[in-house]
Amino acid sequence: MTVKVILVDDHSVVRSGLRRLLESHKSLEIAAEADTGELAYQIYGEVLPDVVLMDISMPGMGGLEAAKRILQRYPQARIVIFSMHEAVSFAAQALKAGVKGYVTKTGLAEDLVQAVLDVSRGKTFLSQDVAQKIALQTLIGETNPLQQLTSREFEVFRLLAEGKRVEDVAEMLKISQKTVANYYTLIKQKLSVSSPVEMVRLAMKHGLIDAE
Amino acid sequence: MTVKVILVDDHSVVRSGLRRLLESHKSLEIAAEADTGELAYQIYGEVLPDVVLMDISMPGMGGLEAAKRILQRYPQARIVIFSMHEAVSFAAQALKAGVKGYVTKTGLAEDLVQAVLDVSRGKTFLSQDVAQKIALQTLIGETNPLQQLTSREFEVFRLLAEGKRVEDVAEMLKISQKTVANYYTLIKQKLSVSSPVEMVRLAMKHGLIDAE
DNA sequence: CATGAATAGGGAAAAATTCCCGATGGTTTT
DNA sequence: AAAACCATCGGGAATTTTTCCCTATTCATG
Repeated sequence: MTVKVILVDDHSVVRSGLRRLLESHKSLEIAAEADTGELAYQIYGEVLPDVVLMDISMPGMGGLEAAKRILQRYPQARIVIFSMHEAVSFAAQALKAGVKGYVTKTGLAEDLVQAVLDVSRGKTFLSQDVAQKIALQTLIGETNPLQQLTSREFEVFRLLAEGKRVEDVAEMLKISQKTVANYYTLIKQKLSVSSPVEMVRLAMKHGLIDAE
Repeated sequence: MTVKVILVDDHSVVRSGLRRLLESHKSLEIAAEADTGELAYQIYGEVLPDVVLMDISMPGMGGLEAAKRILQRYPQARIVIFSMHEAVSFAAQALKAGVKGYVTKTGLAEDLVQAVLDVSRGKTFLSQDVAQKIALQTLIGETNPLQQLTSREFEVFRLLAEGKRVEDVAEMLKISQKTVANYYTLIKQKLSVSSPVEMVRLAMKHGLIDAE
């Protein structure tokens, strides 16, 4: 009984590497590849895989957006996101979206295989490093205010914290500047920061951005 | 031939410690202490010390401000600033103001004595850690854009980067919001950043603020 | 003493932010 | 299934911030 997997990443080199890695395990079969979220969504219906393994950051519709689309049409879909972000918030957003696995690229290669296997059996998989951070945060009783943000708010927040102007964000997200401005105000309220400066520092504290 | 020193720090405990440290060296004599920049300025005229050893961060007139006042009236004054900031920019500002020595608190205790002795003999003293950073920056050819800022601009920049609002800065510096706003625009130009976000990241990169 | 740099701020226009509100489309609850 | 909710999206208008341009004062320096 093999597990059918769809591989989604915009870099073909990465896809090859992943394919090799996963196929080294006999019960895994790469049924299809896709280089965009849009394509992944299309072929999902044709292939009906057991698991989708998808990069979080891709041009156009990102991994999370694509995951949400798929889950909307196929609520039972099992999706594993892999990501370069070790930040807790990204994992939180992904799981909130209904994704079943979150693996960081800095983790072990075996983790990826394990994640796909676990998820194919209905389990949930979370990378060791992220799990540890969350566990520690929880134990200390520290709350992550970023988790109050909705998916869209988080997206806007991240872009603004990266230094994008309201105008740019509006364009990237294809929504009006007005909407972004309104989100901005709302986000600042939710995070109880009063200036862009505090916002950046918060983002930095939670590992969303670096000082370079 | 002893060296007369004025000790300036707002914490009396720190003053005691410094006094003990410096007096362990027989050629140093603490002629007076002051807990504010204002007071330091006043007693400078009465005591006419060989060296002023002054903390950079004090309520009211900070160490740099006080140093500038003293140097204005007594251009031959020899002042050593000690500071918790290892950031290059602080040292740069201090030396630009005419201070003869800059010692970080993280350095060795002996450095402080050495600094006072060196400066008393007309030499200039710069803490090892800061000197090293500057040297490395210079060798790499990296320029520190913060050095383009004037003293006042730097002050405004630092406060804004810390998260203070324009209004707060105006109040703290006892100048109008209008002036701060104008400085703000000017600073962004000089540093060629276009948003508060970039400003914070620059400040963090240069160690003026931490991510907490 | 002229010159230039640093500091301080006014006035007016432009841009960003806030606040309030309405609309739509999913989900969840009852 | 209807009702209630929430996320998303944006318009309008008031307010605040930011920008740009100019002027004045002080001080150090050639």
